[in-house]
Amino acid sequence: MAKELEFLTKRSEDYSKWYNELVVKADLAEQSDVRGCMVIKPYGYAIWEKMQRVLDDMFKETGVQNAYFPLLIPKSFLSKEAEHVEGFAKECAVVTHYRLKTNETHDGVVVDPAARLEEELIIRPTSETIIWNTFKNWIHSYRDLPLLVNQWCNVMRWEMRTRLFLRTSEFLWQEGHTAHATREEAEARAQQMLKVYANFAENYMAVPVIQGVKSETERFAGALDTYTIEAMMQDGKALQSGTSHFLGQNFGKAFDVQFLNKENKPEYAWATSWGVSTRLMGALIMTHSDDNGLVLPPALAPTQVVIIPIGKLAQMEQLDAKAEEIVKNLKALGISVKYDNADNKRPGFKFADYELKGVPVRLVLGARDLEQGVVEIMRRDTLEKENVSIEGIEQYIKNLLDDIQQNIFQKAKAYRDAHIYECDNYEEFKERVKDGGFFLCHWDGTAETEAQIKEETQATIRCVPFGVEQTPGTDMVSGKPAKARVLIARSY
RNA sequence: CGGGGUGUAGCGCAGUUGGUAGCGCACCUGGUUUGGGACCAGGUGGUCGCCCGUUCGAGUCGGGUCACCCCGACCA
Repeated sequence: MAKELEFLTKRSEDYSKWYNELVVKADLAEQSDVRGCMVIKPYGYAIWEKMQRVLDDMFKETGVQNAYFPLLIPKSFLSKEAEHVEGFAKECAVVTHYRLKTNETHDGVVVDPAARLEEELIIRPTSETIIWNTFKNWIHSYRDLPLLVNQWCNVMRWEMRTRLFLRTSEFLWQEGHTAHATREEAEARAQQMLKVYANFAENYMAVPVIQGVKSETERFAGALDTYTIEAMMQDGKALQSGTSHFLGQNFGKAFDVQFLNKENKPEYAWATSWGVSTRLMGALIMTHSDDNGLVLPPALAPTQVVIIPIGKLAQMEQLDAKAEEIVKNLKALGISVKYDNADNKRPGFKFADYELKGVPVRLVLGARDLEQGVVEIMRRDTLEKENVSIEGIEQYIKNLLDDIQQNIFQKAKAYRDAHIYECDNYEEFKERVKDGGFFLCHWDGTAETEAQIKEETQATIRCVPFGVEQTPGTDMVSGKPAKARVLIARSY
């Protein structure tokens, strides 16, 4: 290397800084000039689009259909469900006027005071209220149920502190909303969608997650139960990556959504809602990336393979021809591939750049190698290089992509599992939780101990995990009897 | 809203006791290069966040103000 240049801060130095730099340098997104908002750049959006496509198919397989509801919600809707208002009131952007006019000096505009709205409109922080207001007109009979809709949209929550992808004032997401005739069916749906999220996280994003149910204090505003998938980032912090809520009849009652059951008796509809957001991009970045940049799972990488030619000008024609042949064969196998023969960037620059962007597989097609019938192939996850015969390279790459997908999942899982601890001593917990990691601890189930832990350690109860063999014990804080161990961690 | 910090070129920064604006990257031109972020030469680019004051003179000193960032409280 001619000159030592730091393109990224080292992960170990300052994780937040490293994350921010990575997001910007990998060309995923940048801070907008608009307060707390984010510009998602084409490369970042391509990854999001791929996520959307996969998730959308998964939803449809469960019978969900897409729809779209208004961005603006009359203020009165929000006050119909008491807990719901309580949860969102503090972070709502409000539309109060519908017109501007030129100012007195004619060099700018001001809000026209004459154009004040009679009822203010809220920019949706989530759409339960406006959707259930609509459901009222759609649901009359048990034959109308279940009603399963999803919308892809933006929402706005006026957060105090924002971070690219993880917490922005405006974010993109999907929110599913379902209405059911029975409690059991609604509960089952809420859990079913959590499974969909967990499946997506683990098998496409290659992000291992812990599924569980939230404590009462961490519940969604207006829910009876909130299910969650929790992922561990490389600094040991937890990231809530998706949630699914069993809403009971709260919204059915608040918006008077009643149907006649088979006995011709009126009943309130049972509800669920569930969502994942562009925060998943944050999870993807923070789970796999290394000091060279992003590491994308092949299942979601916009470009799975990049081919870079190296040679003198006179040799380029020959290299182009060979590359086009490989490109054609890879495309036939359904692999997305880019041949980068731009002559205004040097090969070394391209290597570093595609590594930064996380392209899973790189081929180097050199004039020397070509004579011997080989190409250099590098896998992004381990950075290992080898020379492989061009003959049959396509199938080799296909297998390699599968292998990378598996490998990064296993690597992330091994990291996570190595940082999950059972802990029964609060003093020890306080000391160790600073360094990150997930702690499985007995909890007496009271909000008081939960609050005390948060107060003293900044860690919160992430969930009561499913699928963990539970034995009764004593709460490490209060010493009272506890039924089960819960997952406690510091989080984003 | 509490505690800390920063505002100087597109980005990252330096600027001494006050003396009239500088470096690296990026960008543009030309040339040589091209197997791990090339090199040489030349060039473009600034109302020093804003206002007021002190001074012959302010990026620098004083007062005010605005914006942004970090740590808390809130959250997908």
